[in-house]
Amino acid sequence: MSIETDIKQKKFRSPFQKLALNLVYTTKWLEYKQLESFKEHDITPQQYNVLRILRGQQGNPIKVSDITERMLDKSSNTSRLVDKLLAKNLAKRTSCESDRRAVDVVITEEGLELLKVLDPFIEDWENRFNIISEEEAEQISALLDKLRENENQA
Amino acid sequence: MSIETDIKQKKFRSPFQKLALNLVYTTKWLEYKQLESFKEHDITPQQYNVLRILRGQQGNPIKVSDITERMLDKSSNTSRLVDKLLAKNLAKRTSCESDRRAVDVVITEEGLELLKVLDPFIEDWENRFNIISEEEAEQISALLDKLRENENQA
DNA sequence: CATCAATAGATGTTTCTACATTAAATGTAT
DNA sequence: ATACATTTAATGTAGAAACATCTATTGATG
Repeated sequence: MSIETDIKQKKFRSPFQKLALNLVYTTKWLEYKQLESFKEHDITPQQYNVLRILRGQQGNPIKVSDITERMLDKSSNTSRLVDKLLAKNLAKRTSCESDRRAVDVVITEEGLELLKVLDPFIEDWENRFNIISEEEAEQISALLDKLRENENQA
Repeated sequence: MSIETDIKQKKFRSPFQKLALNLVYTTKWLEYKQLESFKEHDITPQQYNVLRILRGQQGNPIKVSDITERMLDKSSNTSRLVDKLLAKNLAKRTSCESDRRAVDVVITEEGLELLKVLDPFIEDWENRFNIISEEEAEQISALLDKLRENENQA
């Protein structure tokens, strides 16, 4: 369905306004889809994001502040997210020797297993994107990058 | 900056995964920008969304359920959002005569004035989108619509 | 019209988010 | 070395979101 139908708005001030609304709307849609897979496994999208980052470390520990840097939502409270993973035995936390302010986080075997269970679900809805071509996907990505370019202007 | 740099991830499973992450990341970025304008006026993006819908009615009342239908985030609790607008005198609520379950909502003069104050801020960051062409904006919108097409498949 | 399901909206509760503050460790400059 | 700023992470708190439940009204069916 077109964004016009979805939010029942016939006219937009500009193609840019329409795009802005469409971005927010499509992302909410996407997050909602993801949520459906996540909630049966008692994990939030944010926690999943952290788990993925931890797995990406391939066994190496990573500091909380470095996790934040890699997150999609950098304003989130990584400290408490890690707490949640800890409580579920999906991650381990050890104090960092070289900098005693910092804390090293590693994914546990159980965390890796959970990701393995979730992977097919995630791939599944990513594959729905096949409705557009790989080139089109790359092209949108490039344009989105461009949109964020003048972040520190204005 | 490219999404690769922003989330410090060099490789993606596919252009589709990259697009999915980029969509979420860009929308968070967008919402954060909006939030900055909104918070000085003690209003949330959701409340703003409702106010815009109310203004779009051109003085005609609209039911709470119809507001929800037009919202970007349809899972939000419209009832309480309207409460908040009411408390700030930005909207009025009257019971609907034809259906006593329903409630009619209208924007107040004060609500219209707040929107008038916010409009330039919103237009401002929408205009930053000028960094891409109108055709490109339309094209992304069309592709996003397409992505959501097979919503009820799988 | 009596019953039962469906709809509209309000509300209760738990969890999460946003924001500010705190505490400890480290870096920097005199 | 001392003083002060910065960084890192944890925590306190108010408000918002997510989800289920409740009440009142309407619709639909026997």
